[in-house]
Amino acid sequence: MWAYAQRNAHKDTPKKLYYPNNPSDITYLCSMKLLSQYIKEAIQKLYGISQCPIEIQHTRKEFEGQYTLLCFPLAQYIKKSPQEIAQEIGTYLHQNSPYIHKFNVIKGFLNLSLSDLFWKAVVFKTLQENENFGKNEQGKGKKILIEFCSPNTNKPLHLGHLRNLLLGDSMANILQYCGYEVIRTNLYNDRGAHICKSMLAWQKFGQDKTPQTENIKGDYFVVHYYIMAENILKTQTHTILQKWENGNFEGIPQDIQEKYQILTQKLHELEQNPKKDLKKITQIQEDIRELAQTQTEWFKAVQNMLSEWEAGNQEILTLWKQMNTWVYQGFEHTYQKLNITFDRYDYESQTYLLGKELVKKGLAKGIFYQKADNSVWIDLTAEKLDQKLLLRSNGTSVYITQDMGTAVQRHEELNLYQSIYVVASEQDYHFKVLFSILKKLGYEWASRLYHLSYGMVYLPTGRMKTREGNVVDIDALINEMYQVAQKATQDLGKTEGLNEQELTYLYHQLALSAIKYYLLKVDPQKDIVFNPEESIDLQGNTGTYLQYTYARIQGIFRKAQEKDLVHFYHAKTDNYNQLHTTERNLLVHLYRFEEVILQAAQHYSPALVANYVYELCRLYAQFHHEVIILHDSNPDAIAFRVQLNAICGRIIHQSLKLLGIQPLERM
RNA sequence: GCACUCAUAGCUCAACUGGAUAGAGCAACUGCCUUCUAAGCAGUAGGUUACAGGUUCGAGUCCUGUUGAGUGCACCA
Repeated sequence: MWAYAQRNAHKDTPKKLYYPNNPSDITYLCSMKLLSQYIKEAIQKLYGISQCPIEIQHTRKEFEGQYTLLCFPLAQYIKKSPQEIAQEIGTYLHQNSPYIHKFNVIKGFLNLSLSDLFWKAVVFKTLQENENFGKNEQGKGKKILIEFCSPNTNKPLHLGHLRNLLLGDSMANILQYCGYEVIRTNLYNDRGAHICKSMLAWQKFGQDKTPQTENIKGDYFVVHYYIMAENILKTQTHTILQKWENGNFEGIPQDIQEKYQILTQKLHELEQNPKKDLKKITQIQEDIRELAQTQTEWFKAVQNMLSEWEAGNQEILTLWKQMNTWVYQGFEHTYQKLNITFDRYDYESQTYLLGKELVKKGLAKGIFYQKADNSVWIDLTAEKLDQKLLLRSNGTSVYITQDMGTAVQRHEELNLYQSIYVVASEQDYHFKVLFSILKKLGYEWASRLYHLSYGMVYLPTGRMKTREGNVVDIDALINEMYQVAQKATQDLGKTEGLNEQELTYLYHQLALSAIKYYLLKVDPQKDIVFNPEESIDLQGNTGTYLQYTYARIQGIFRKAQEKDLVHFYHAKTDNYNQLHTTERNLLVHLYRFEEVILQAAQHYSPALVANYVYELCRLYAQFHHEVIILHDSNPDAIAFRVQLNAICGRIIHQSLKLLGIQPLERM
């Protein structure tokens, strides 16, 4: 099971617009919103219609042009066929703008080709001069808290956490790039029965041992005892079950016996049923096992320790702190390897009592209700959710109560604009309920809470379970990929000129890029089947390809610098006017960077950045293949290409950083 | 039983959120290294977008139903 989380309107005439005095005006021409302004004015001129929908999209690459106006929706406003309309608007724009030098009409699609003058004088210039192209200030003055990773402290981090960590880290980067002040927090689920299990096992078998004496990472050290505890529990449960099956209920309370009888009866019925509902049968079997488990010595000892912990038993608290510290040290090591950092850590042991006051408040307001046994509930059936317990009959809080408290506390203390929870999709329901409760309590920020839900990561053998040992943990995965990268590099004979330290860095970063890109390029919502042997490739659509492209770009850049081409030719790029197709394609795509960043932030999807940068690298590879950047009879061409090369490098660099990948200067 | 999510080439993923002839990579086959990194480029082949209806100028995308897979429905976290 995963670790749970705590888990402008323009008033100028069209003509003026096409000949802007201020260069910054022109840059907006590319923004489809502004292009739509011009088209609106064309329609106004041609047909005298001022209110109609303008739909523009990027032209698909199998057609000529860069922007496409969809004329189908216009047909009902202008009483003509979409083709006719496309033809007329195209002609008008062509005649009235030097930037639109060509157009073609296919069915109701008007494909506009902007002139090389536009791509050179406007786009290229913008990219060249604006070092921060792509950055925006959408989030200026707004503070966002993003909670991610959020593991239990009884076992090492595995693939599920990895996807979580990468999504959280990348999302935080993207939001920062959009001007938000981002606070990264990690909420440790540091209390509960699972921790007590490790503690008990250590007390019994490991008193004299520490991670240092055993020379292993702290989290591995602790999980060793956790598994030990689970095995004891399993054995004891098995013994009890056997007794029960033989009718021996010595020392078992009456109510447990009755429950057992009811369950076995149900199981019997299900097994007799010709339909054989396997899912239900396993469910009942699991219920029986859990029932037996509650009667084991070990389980009782765990429960006992848990209450001692809650009562503040010093000896236990000291041990608890010690165990957790070992785990944290292990985790930190893994974060470091991943190159991921947090701004703060929250601990469930410090938040689990929060939220009770809120429940009282809600009760007073009549938002919640109390049952006869004193437990407190909320009825969300009107929103197609169920009734949900908020406070137990003994007055203690449950998971959601503390999440309510934590949310309110954070927002009040930090004055947050928004909180984002990166938590697996199995908790979709929990967050729906949580957000709904907070809205009902009247917090204005509640409507901006966001659950960044992501699909599960499965192995080809199915779901990972720590208890069953079929887990791919992060450290092992990194090591494995490190070796793959090392072997590939050595086989290709690319180790020359690098010392051992540089090689270690190279292999490590290559391993990380492969892993990170592989997990981030997939839409967060979708499940991933992860095959350690086959899934991670070094060729094609991979992190390695991105690094390779970047390294080549930097190689050329260095060579250009050696030849002093960068500065020498800088002034001459203006003379280069006839663009190669691959050059134009690159400029078109480079210019979309800004838009992609906004989309990624809006949809909470680093995958959009990943797909963007892959496409950019592909276009660059074509460009690189078609022209020889540093050799041409026309020096102006070289000047331009050296600059274009540098711009590609910059945007790829930036994209990789947003994905949490460290770009490599050579490989 | 109820709720939510997913289903696209043999495999892993796209498709700018309703637009054109559904695109990439891997695997297979074929070409390209005496000028910048071949971890690359170009090409061939591969599809009734799970199935059936519906909405409209237009559906992989929206609605309904069917099938299949996953997840959730605890006084656990």
